[in-house]
Amino acid sequence: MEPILIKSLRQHTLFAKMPESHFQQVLQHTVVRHLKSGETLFEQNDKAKRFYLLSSGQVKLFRLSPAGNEKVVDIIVPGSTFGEALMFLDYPNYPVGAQALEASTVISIDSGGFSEILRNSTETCFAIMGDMSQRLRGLLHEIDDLSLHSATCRVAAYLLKTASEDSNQLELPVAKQVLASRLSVKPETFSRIFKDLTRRGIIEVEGNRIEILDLDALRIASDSCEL
Amino acid sequence: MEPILIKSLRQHTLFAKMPESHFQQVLQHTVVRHLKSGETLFEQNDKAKRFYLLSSGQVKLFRLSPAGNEKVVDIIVPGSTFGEALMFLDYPNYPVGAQALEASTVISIDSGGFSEILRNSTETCFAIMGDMSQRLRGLLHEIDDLSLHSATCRVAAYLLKTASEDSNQLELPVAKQVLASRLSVKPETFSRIFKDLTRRGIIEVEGNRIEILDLDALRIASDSCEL
DNA sequence: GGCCATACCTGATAAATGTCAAGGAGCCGG
DNA sequence: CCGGCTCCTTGACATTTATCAGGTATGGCC
Repeated sequence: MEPILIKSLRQHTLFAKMPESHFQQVLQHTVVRHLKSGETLFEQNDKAKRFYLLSSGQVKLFRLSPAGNEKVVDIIVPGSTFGEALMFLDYPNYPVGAQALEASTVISIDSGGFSEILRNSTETCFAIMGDMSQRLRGLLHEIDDLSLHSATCRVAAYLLKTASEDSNQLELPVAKQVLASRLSVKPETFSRIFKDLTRRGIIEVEGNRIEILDLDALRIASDSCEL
Repeated sequence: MEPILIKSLRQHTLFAKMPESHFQQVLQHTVVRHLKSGETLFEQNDKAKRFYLLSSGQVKLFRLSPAGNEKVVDIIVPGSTFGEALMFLDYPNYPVGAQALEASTVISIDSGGFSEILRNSTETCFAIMGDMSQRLRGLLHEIDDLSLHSATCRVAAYLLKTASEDSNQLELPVAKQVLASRLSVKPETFSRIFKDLTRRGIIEVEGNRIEILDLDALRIASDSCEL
């Protein structure tokens, strides 16, 4: 495995505080996989024997309804792990499918092997438990996004969250339809919300590039949830 | 602490496989609390220094929107723990409020103390991690309930899930408005859904007692999700 | 019994969102 | 340059759900 990949693995919360000897063991259970854009990493309900760290690129996690429609649950960015929480279930199956949105590189770790290492390291157990706690909190937040906010609020909140760094400009990291699904909105509605925010002079859209013209108004829009 | 409460604690997944010596340590960090109906156990954003096992009664967990409205996130039944996942965050605050829906008894465990015990027991770490995995799966399921199903579907799914044991009759465990909030539906809409299911001859409602007349039709109603 | 509070139901109406159908913009390969 | 693709947008319409405003039933309490 290339040194740069090893380094990115080592830097992740789950592995950062590990003694070197344990980390070397982890590496023995690790392989690298390169994905083309659109390639499937695993499907929903596949047996979950491995978990992943996204090194570069972009991966979507999604659930399929019986009717075959999909809802994007998460968009993974480089440096994040996914699938590690399944390690502790008796007969784990992936509750989501994973597909690359662009050419991507993932580090794939054998759950069973990793689990063995955990047995000798409460240190790492605590890292995992901290990781899972945050994930739980994230999902809880997701749930009240879905139940407390209207579609407009969700979009506004997303823009605020994504723009937070450079304050008034941002670039959508994925195609609008993917984002729409992520926010549980139909593409048509998504498009209309953008149009409406533009009409009200709150944002300006040009392709995937968005400028926030009225930050306060956007904040108000994101707060005005019903329920 | 009364023996019967100790026993109920011992039986829970988190403690069942623990060596007796560790369990005795846990008991030293444990107190019992009795709640009246309507009494608050903790509020959203309170510092989370303890976690709980509900021994008897009924407790609701809920989130408040800025506007002050509440959404019931979960209804705790006896034998379940809640709040334990926060133990591993750096500055934990409860992400939900907890209030007794009827007179209840909870066993309250000090997170810090329990965490110390964990440091010497990978066994128990694995129990916790398994527990958290299941919770994650539950929340994920919750999310697609919210994003895949219409209100009618959610109600139908709830009835199916709740009735599963004795097949065609069930009693709602809580007031209809609480259930409505749990299912992210307004009370009025909830009432109308019941009325509609009754009109179609699928169920029969008499107060909190519900009889399922047409199981197949109910299944169809719960499956016919949009998106 | 009469009063009050609470939970629940109902009706009329409005708002938000999804659906269906179609059209435009950009991009790629020939 | 053209055809064919995919992504996005738009319009007209249907549906779902929330909102507001009452109305009914039940149970506790004086």
